[in-house]
Amino acid sequence: MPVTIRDVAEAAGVSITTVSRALNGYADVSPDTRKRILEIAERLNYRPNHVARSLVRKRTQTIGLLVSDFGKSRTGHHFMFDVLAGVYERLAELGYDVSLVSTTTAQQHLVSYLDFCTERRFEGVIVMGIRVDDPYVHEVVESPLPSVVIDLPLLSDHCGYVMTDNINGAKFAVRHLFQQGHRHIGFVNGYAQAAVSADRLRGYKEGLRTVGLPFEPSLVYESDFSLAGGAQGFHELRQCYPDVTAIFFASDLMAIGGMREALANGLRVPDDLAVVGFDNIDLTELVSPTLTTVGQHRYEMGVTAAEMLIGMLERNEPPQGRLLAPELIVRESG
Amino acid sequence: MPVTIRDVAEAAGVSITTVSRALNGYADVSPDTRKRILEIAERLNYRPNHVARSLVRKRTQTIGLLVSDFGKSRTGHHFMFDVLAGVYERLAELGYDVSLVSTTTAQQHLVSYLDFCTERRFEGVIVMGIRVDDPYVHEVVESPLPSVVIDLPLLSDHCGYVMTDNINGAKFAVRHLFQQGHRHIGFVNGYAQAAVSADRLRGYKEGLRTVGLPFEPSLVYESDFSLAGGAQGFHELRQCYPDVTAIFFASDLMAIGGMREALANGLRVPDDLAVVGFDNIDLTELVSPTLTTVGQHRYEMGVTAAEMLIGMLERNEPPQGRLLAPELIVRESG
DNA sequence: AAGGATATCCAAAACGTTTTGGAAACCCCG
DNA sequence: CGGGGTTTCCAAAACGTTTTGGATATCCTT
Repeated sequence: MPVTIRDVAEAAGVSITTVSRALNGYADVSPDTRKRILEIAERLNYRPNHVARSLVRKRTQTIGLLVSDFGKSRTGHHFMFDVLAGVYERLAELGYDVSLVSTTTAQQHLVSYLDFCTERRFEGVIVMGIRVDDPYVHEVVESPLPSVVIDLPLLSDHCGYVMTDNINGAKFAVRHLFQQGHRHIGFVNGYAQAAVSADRLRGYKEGLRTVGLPFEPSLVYESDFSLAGGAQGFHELRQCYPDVTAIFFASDLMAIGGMREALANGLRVPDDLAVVGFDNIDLTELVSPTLTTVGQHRYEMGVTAAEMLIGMLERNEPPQGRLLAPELIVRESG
Repeated sequence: MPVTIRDVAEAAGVSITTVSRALNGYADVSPDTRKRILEIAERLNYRPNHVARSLVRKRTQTIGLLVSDFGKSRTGHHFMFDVLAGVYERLAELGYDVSLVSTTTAQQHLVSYLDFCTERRFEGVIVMGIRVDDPYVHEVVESPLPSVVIDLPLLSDHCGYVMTDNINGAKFAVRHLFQQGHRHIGFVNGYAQAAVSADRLRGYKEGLRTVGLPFEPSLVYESDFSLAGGAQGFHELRQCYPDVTAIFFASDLMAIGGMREALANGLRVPDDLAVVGFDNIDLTELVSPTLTTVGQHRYEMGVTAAEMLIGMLERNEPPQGRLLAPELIVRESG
């Protein structure tokens, strides 16, 4: 039904070769024939078939965007959406299409994610929302399909990653609290399975060392990134270590949970307890007091991942592990 | 480089026809040859080329997900992400791939969104985040490419839509506030360009009529969906109409803005001023007091849109305008 | 005028599948 | 044993492009 290159060729009285070359801007077609062909193509409303082109060129110019679990992932909406936007926009600029893939889908089709991508001839994959203990991790790392993982330090011959420099982020937070005069700084971490947790703990420790404070194990509580977990973290820390005057939470949600609990217990924030979070979610500006936090550049992460992947594909650049600088955003809470 | 059906055929000593038919479960291949072919395909790790298949079948099994403006859309993250998840998951279940398209991309490629989709031979499109005054609207409605629009009542031969029943949502809110004893109920609407605004205003009016309250124009303020806009709405309404004891906001963000302003001015919520929002964003449970709101079933919207589109494609069902029932979620604020 | 370069065009192969229209081979039945 | 049916297979066409390897015509140059 749709008009093909053959239709254009016949209407113009030339071969399809010539039409193809005219349309693609090759040199060996005379100015008038080119003009005539362009006009006719326009008049017939000809649109080249991307599928046929992909087949013969052996290039789909499509990359897969693998999201670990679309339906499930309630938390991290903001994070994912921004990264996704960054990935998409940059890839589009670079002339690539992006197709969505979810691990759940691949599973229900009884085909590995890699096979899924292979069948569609994706040229590369960007992976997000995956966790350290995810069985897909192996597949991603070992697969010959070029990939870039977001927020997980996976590096191999065909797999790079980009994530926020969580160590420095945590250090920023600690240093800031120290500069505000705090000498007993607690830390409520997320769950250990998250790749970022180890880094943030390490940054916390290094931050203390940098400013000359001792590391006190009882000042660290391992929680779960949730609102309730933050509240609980606050309580545990206050109980084990009543002198604490500042708490650094490994997520904004926990920080808000902790802060609310502190306020409910009659503490003033930041006067009695300073609070710093991590992520810079929208919510940080809407709570009261507004939340000081360590911001991640989410859109940038997506852009960076896209650029790294295309670099690997088009310029054969080696995959890297790229750390994006976090940003301390000082607001009212500490 | 990758192994083709020809490789499998040669290894099995049969024609490619037979391999194709064996792999696709046709009847006219003997049990042993089929078994042998499957084994060999497995051993060679053969993956059928989706592109070639699409070309010959003239079916890409791919639908485009058109998001009006990826980079820009800061507001509506939650909304978009949930809808997107619903669309994706359902389409995946139904055996379709989904490819992302942004209006900005199409523009920068100097090709209309329709041409973009045509070149890629998308079988249909789901459109979201588009506004009434968007120039793309015409293209979408008039295009022969089957489409389903989310949150905009666009109906034509090839274009259906699905949105929340905003009229009833607003009516629910008004009725609820009336039942709580309020007799002077204000309304802060979003900007007029949003398709939902007219409906919510209409629902507000109908709600008043239903419970027997008079419509008072000075009790309506047109704002912009933002936090600050909500605060301003609160002020305007209080000023023009001091008796107001309840305000219904056309978005949660505005409701929270208004509520904060009310609290800051010494009012108690809900005692002095009851507040109801719209959307049921995550934030509603985190503010204090928690926000009563009209919830939209975002994931469901995506699922419904996906199903309608596939119905149009596969069963030739006519496009419809489908309204999803909203849900009143009563919390502390009113 | 011959020879070479250049400009313009095209036929055919290729990409990796599916599908169409048989062709063999075998079986069963009268 | 002949004829119809069934089973199992395959060659070739088709899908809509790009690209390769010329072919023809035109234009210079000497």
